[in-house]
Amino acid sequence: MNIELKHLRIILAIHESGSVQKATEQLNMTQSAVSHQLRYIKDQLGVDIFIPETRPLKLSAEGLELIDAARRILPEVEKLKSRFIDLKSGQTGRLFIAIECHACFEWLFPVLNLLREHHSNVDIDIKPGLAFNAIEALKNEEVDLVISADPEKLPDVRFHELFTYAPTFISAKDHPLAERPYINAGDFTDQTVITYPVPVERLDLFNQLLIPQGIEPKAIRQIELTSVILLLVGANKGVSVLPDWVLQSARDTELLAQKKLTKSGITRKLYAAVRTRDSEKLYIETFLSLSKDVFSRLARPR
Amino acid sequence: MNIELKHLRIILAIHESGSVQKATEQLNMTQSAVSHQLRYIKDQLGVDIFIPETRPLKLSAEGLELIDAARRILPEVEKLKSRFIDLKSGQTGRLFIAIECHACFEWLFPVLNLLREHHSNVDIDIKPGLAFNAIEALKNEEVDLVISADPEKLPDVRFHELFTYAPTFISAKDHPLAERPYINAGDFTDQTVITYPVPVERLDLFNQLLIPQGIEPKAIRQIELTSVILLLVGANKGVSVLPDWVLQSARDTELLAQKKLTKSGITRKLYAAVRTRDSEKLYIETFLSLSKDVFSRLARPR
DNA sequence: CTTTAGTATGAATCTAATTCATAATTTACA
DNA sequence: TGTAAATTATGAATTAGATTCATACTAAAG
Repeated sequence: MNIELKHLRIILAIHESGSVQKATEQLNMTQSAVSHQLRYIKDQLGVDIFIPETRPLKLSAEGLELIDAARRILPEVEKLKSRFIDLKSGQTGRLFIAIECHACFEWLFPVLNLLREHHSNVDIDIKPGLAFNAIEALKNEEVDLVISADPEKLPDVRFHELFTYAPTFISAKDHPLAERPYINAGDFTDQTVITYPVPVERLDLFNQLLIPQGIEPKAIRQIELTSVILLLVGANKGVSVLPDWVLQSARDTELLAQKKLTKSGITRKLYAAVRTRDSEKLYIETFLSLSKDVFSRLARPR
Repeated sequence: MNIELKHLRIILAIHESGSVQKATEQLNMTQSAVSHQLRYIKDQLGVDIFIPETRPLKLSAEGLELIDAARRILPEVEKLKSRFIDLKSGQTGRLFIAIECHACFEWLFPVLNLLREHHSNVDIDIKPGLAFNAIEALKNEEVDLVISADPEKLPDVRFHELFTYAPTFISAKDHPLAERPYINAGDFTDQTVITYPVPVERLDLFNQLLIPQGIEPKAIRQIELTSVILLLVGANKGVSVLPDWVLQSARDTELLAQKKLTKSGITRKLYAAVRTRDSEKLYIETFLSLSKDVFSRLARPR
């Protein structure tokens, strides 16, 4: 016995319109097609749905049961369909974010708070612990967006540029290097560097400057919180390199010396990587524009 | 967007079995057919249901929603299908009965009580007021069974013979006609006949004897209840003709004279008319055999 | 009793689903 | 890693299913 939604729709349309004839337009079928389907349905179910040789067609006792079922089942399916329309357009959905860049928490939290206001139907969260294979996690749909500074050319993933920043050297104001106009790789050989607790190759200082030049600092000290790093640097326990946007607040600028890296300065770009097929989703687009807004306020405060 | 139950079944089978391969046997489809359908479903919904390039296939966030929906919808449909299997086989259903023969209440009630015991899932009822167009009502599905003494050759209706009975003359024991060996049509010309309150052409006495011979009785008195008819006949307020099975109880036979109609006696047959397509239904068959049982106990009591 | 509107049916046509053969991927295991 | 085994994807051909067209049939209305 094969019964499909199509059949329920046909029976319901006939019943509600009162005749095959009238149901045809609602169903976008010819009278003949409906009639053939009707016979098929009857054969499948093994009972007459409509009482034969009556006009207007009247439902049999069995037909009434079918109508009841159709009225229970079809709305469920319609709900499912509109759910998928929403999912596809990005009215609703899931936005799990992985960040490769540790300092990004600074601007990401405000972005997500704003995003939640715009899209209350979207399930928004940051997934920690995926930093080193974040793009894999993106492909696997463990996460839906990755904040990354290393764009790759991938067929299924699109990297949206968010903004440019400068990894910036900081030290205490009375630190010897605080006198320099800029800092070179070699200057780190006798320094204790304070970093986030991630593999060094993920840090701008190392992958952009020290590793290419084969230089290692005297010591590395790993600290989780940005504010604690700033505190330690201020107390001359070491130096650090942080994105410029972290160093905007008045309090920090008073206590610390900021220097560009290399004579020309190093700049990097941050990207939001999403699966190509998610690119046009509404909440993804909102995320991108909110990120730029929030960043520009962070970078050029007041 | 076109989505059918078939598609939900495919997705569910793949998810529950863990792979397209394993789902194929459960679905009775080749791997290729499943794969093609999978692509169709994806195109229809506009989103990936399974995460591409993963094995075993893993559901995407959207896919999970689809599974949820399938688990809500498909059981409903299965319920509907088994409901129709029951309806078709006669495990369940509706048995509305029209009776053309008024006296039939006498044996019909016990039959229906027994039938209810056997088929508690069948909606059993007697529909009054349809006596004169009962076969029409049967075709229209207003009723599902008609007790009739007048079989017709109809394509959609089958008449099942129930039993034979004799319309029998009764009078008080001291009535002049009580001496006769049998009663003829002419004997009614000066009699008051007590009948059920139905058109006379529906009564055996009239349609079998009086109308063919163009004879009318002196008077007709219409009474609803069989017991009241017997009472009045016993009190010599008139004579009557009733089926023999009504006249079996000891009390009646003591007070009344029973005579056959015409020298050879008149016999009639009762039929249960049902729509041909209902003939093989279980509760119809049970009805037929119970009717014969009950009647034979009525006709040859103790 | 004829007309009319609605429904059923058969054959032809068109569309969708399935198969077969084979390519492309992925995973497991050496 | 690389290779074999298993799984999935794809294209073209085939098959099955659905729809149309033309027309016959039937019930209801006038």
